[in-house]
Amino acid sequence: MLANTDPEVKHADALLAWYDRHRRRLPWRALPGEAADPYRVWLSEIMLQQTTVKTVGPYFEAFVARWPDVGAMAASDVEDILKAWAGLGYYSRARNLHACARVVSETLGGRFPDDVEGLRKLPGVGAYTAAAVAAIAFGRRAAVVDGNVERVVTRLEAIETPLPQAKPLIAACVEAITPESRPGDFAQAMMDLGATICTPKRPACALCPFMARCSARQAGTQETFPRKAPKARRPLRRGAAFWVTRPDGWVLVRKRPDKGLLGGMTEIPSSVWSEDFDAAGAVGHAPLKMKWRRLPGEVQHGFTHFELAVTVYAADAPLTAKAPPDCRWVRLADLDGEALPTVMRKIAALARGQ
DNA sequence: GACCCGTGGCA
DNA sequence: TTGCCAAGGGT
Repeated sequence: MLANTDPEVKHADALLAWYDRHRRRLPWRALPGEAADPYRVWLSEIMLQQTTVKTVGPYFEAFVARWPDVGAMAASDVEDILKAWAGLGYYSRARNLHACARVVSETLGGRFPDDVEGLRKLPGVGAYTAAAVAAIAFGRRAAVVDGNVERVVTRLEAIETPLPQAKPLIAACVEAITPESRPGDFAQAMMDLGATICTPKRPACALCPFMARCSARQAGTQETFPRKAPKARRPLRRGAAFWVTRPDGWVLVRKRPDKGLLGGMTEIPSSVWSEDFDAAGAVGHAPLKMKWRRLPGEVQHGFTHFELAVTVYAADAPLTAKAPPDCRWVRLADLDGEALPTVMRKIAALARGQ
């Protein structure tokens, strides 16, 4: 048998040998030699978008316990998906997850497409996820590029072009080193390497299978990659939330519009949030005309592109009070089970004196 | 390409 | 404390 001396193949061989010794054991990952379940691979990849392995763990376990296959998920209501997703963030992922399950179950016979082109058409599945599922679940040779891989490759090749302009070049580099054999393991190996060795700060280069051929390492500049354009500072927005309770202990909540920030989630009825919020006229944003009392303190919360400070107002409604449009009454004890995003849980905690 | 979209952990 | 970062996608 001829030895393959192609340098790209040597990258893959070195990495796969490292992976066979050091692979992480993760709840969604098949054991060596075991076939991956496309449903679990897809579900985990959606959850892992911009979200840490540690955070995803319990959510993944809860989801597969409740919805063991794509048919079960497709048969559920999107509201139940949102409730189970609450706290995980990026809520459009949850709505797309449900939409995708319906497409796969109802128009694709319950089977996920087995190639990148087909996967890419599904809601919530972009270039990364399509490639990851194709490679990991179906053994397709696909260039899987996430944030870990971007870091590994920009260091390996000392790519000076900043992100996101460097993305096409990085994809081409990954394409060149992805092997025909074990492409799914190769992709997971690249991500494990980025997560455990080729870390953003203080990478453990001495343990890296690429050390000898890493351009940035040879120059001693590995920590400076990837190059990135500086980020804009997040502005501070202000707003008000309105905590209305009845004598029997029920509280008023509202469903947010399906699109936009916290789309489709439940909220404690709130004002708009803006940089020039008029605190003096805050109660003008309330869902009901009430005698409001401003509660001491303030809820602080960080979103992707702004900081938020919310003032909370409370009022007592009569037992007979009607819920305004989009609003409904829920038992205080049932609030935890609602599709309440974290910022709304903070508001509820302040209102309840916790 | 630029902007929108959550949250928690870490230095 | 503040900023950075995490298995990105949609528009």
